[in-house]
Amino acid sequence: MAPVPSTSPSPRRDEIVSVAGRLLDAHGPEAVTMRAIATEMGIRAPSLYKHIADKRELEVALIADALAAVADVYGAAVAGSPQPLADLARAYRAWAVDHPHRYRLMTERPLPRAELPPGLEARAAAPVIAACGGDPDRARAAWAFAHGMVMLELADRFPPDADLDAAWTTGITALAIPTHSTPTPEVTR
Amino acid sequence: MAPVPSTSPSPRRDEIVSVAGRLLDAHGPEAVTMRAIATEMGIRAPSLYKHIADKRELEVALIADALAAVADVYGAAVAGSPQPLADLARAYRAWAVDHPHRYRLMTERPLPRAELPPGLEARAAAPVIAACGGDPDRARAAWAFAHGMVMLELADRFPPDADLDAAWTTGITALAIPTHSTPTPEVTR
DNA sequence: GTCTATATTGTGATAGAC
DNA sequence: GTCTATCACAATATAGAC
Repeated sequence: MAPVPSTSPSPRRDEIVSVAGRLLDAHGPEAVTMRAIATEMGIRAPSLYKHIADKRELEVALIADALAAVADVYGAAVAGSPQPLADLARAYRAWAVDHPHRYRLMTERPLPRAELPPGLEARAAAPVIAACGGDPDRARAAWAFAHGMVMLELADRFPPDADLDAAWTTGITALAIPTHSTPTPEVTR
Repeated sequence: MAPVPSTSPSPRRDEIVSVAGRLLDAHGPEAVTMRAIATEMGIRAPSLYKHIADKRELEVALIADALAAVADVYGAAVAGSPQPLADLARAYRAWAVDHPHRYRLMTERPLPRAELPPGLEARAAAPVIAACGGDPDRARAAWAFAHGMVMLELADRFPPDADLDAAWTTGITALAIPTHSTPTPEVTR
């Protein structure tokens, strides 16, 4: 019985994934071709297939890498913070703007859950849930807000004069857990 | 001086755009090829270029159509509603889920503003701003929340057991303008 | 306004020699 | 583990005849 997922690790395979990741970050998904990866490594494209089954396996590896990276970033952002949601939002936006192509790869399509290391998705989600006081519905709403802000910013869909910092603050303030110093207001009831 | 944007209308051009729209809705963007459009019309691909300059012009037309459609849908949703943001959210989600490929086409890339009918973008945005009491920052936050919810749902990125209705309600309740019956609480200050 | 023929470019992937 | 040679596709778009 194999350990974690199906693919066996190898230094050359890791190099392929890492080169693909650099190409993705630098020039976007259309630049990540088997030819380009091989050229970057100083070999020919067909040689890649001795180390990796196909392009899909490569994408799964890139998604897993990205998920692990953001899990660390999000975790560090909320750790010991007195305003975890606001700090998480800042970290979330910063990572996405820094790695737009990786962020899209990770969020635009269904997760290949069966091929990811067990627990990885939960590890990335945990800081969001924690920042929302353990309420999963609020956590999903906050995630959606952040995802929407990031995607619209990356797609350059906001009007040129929009104050994105203000929109972030408005959204995060509204979605944050009400503090105990002010009583929770009942809305329309 | 030409009227609105550059492209002159013609029945055949309209037919091309409409066929392309049907292909997009039915089978996604990769199905919208010049060959497929032509085949659907019973002609050959090169003939299309007698009526439309290139594929980009086709995409701009599809984006304009989609924007006009949602402007009407959003406007109808808020008209006379006592809870405009909640009703708008329902309409927003329903249209996106009904037209996932068109929704993505319209939101995933920068708007070709120079080639769109003047005022169209503002017409689509107006109901959102109205539902947020005229506050543009709140409107952008609400838009981002809805966009994030929709995109994550379309991408099948929420965990299988997630209660999306509950997340929508949580987000919209938090983002709605506080009613005058309960005083606005000051958060952390 | 439509056709045929074709240019051009690009992709992932396999066979089989070394 | 790398190579050369090549397959099998599919895309947008143009030239020029009719």
